Order: sequence, then C-alpha cells, then structure tokens
Amino acid sequence: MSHETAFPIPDDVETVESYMERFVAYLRQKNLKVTQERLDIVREVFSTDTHFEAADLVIRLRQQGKRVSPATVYRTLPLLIDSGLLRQSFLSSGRQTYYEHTLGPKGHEHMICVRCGKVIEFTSAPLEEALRQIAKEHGFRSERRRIELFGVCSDCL
Amino acid sequence: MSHETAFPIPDDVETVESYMERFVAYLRQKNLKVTQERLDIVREVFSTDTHFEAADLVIRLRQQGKRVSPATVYRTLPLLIDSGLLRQSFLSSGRQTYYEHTLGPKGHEHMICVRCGKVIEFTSAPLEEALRQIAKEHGFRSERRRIELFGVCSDCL
DNA sequence: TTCGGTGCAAAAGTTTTGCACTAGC
DNA sequence: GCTAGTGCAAAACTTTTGCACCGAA
Repeated sequence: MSHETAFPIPDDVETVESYMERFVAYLRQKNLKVTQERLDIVREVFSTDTHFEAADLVIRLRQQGKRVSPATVYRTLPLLIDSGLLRQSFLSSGRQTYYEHTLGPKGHEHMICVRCGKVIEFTSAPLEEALRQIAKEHGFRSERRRIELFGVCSDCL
Repeated sequence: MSHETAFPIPDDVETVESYMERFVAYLRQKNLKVTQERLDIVREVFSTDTHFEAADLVIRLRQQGKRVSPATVYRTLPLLIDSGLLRQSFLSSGRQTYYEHTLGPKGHEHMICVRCGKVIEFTSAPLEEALRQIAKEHGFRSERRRIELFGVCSDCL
C-alpha cells in the first residue's frame, strides 16, 4: 500500500455520499476495482458516527442482508485508512482495533474519562497552531494524527 | 483496577531504580505484593528506551534466564499503566499492543513517517499550553495522553 | 497462615492468508 | 480475457482465564 495519496478534505459538511465519492476516486486513482462489497463497507462505515471495530461492521452489514466476509472487511479497512477517510482510534484498551472516520480537516480529538468512560470530543485553534508549528520546525508534512487525553472529567471530580 | 493513583513524576532524570521504587510504592499503596517476577518485569521494561510489545518482554527476560510466563507479563503491564509509569503506544498498525514508558511529566510525543517508518520524538511548550487550556476549559483533570502525528518526514519529501 | 500471584495449558478472540471461484475493467 | 477481489476455512497470533501450587506479608 502506497502513501502517496492526499485527498484534501474540504471544510463543508460531510455526507455519506461525499465519502463514497472520495473513496471511489481513490480506488480509481490506484487502479483498484470498485466492487459492490467495497461500496457496501464504505457506506456502512460512514453511516454512523461512532467508533467501531471490524467485527461490528460485519454484523451491521449482515443485518442488512449484505453478506460481506470478515476477510473482505479486513482487506478494505486499510484502503480506507490509506485514503485518509478513516483512522484508527484505540479508545478501548481491548484487543481489537477500533476505527473512526475523519470528520474534517481538523479532526476531532478525544478526552477520555478513565473513571466513567465518557468520551468528550474537542477541537482547539491553539492546539492546531501548535501542531502546525511543530510540523513546520521538523519539515514534516503532517497528514493524520491521533490526540487523546486521558484523565478525570468534571462530573467525576 | 482503580484510577485513584497519582504518582507525580518529578522533573529530574529518571533511572531504572527510580522507576522501580515508584512501582514498589504503588504496589504497597494498593496492598499488592512485591514479587520477584514483577520486579524483573519492571526492571526490564525500564532498561530500554524503545517501544516494545508484551512478547518482546517475555523474550528479553528469557534471554536473561528469568523465566516469567506471558500470563504474568500480561497481568503486570496493566498495573504499570495504572501506576502511570507506562503507557500504550500503538505506533505499529499490527495486531499487538505496544508500550512505552513515560519519560517525564511532559511525556514525549511522536511524529511517525508513514513512508520510511521513522519515529521522531518531540516536545513543545505551546502544545503543552494548548492542552492545559483545553483541559481547564472542560474542567478535565488530564493525567495521561497520546499524541501522534502521521505524515511524511523531511527526508522523504 | 493467609491470600494474592504465578505458571501452565487451554480457551477465546482478532486478524491474516492460501486457494478456488467470481466479477470488474 | 485478464487481473484483481471475494469467500471460505484454516492458520497464525495475541491476550485472557481456570486451576493447582507457591510465596510474600
């Protein structure tokens, strides 16, 4: 899997269709086939907002009568990550890999309460600026990221 | 496992011994036993600087003639995380869980080149400040975190 | 002495892979 | 028609767990 792809994600509101279009564009650019299974997976991935794991996806697809094998799901998720539309999340400390879709150019970061498990999403301009500066200093072209703060939320304090 | 522990990590240079001392203090506070196996694991964890996975640890211990079972390693790592001395890293996209030790109060964040795999560690005062501000705004007491930037390093550009 | 801890082996669960078949281009 | 993709089943691995025994406090 190459890493040359850079599909800029626009600022406007995302729809399932726009994600699908971008994924199709990604597949075409890579000379990969646009199969029904891949479309089903992408539609399902982007039709919910929450984190999910591969097995969830298989179950959700199956409930809709779409029979997509786990193998295909496991083969497709890396493509979605490579395309920049999906990222790994790791919110759970379990043994599975969790995924979530990228929601915009700034992403949304996570604050996780280790006491009650609540997940607070946030964005921050100063944080953006600091990250931009860091990348600049290192001559690093930042494409994706993962920012998670673990601690105790206001309710639990 | 509770989350009430807060062992403040001082600014000065860390040694394997200081990590071990803190872990022992943690165990005592929790009324857990200070066993030889736990000491062996902690010493090994903090005697190298790089990320590692559970299986590595078992092998490294075995090479030293310390026979610690995988089960014990898997049971001890969560204690180290709970004590604040270790954190999960997830640098690899593989199926194992990676760990790294906390190196100080500010941690060290990671920039990962998706092309050559190089890992650049960095710290940033503005980043610290931005994070501090975010936590304050949400009334969140931040204890640990994970910050990883993925992209292309200067060498690969 | 008393629990908690350890090792072993088995179980549980996730992810990958080989192969024959299918379908996109 | 060619090639990549899919499903299935098995394999490969990681992590967890039950249980008998051991050892720290």
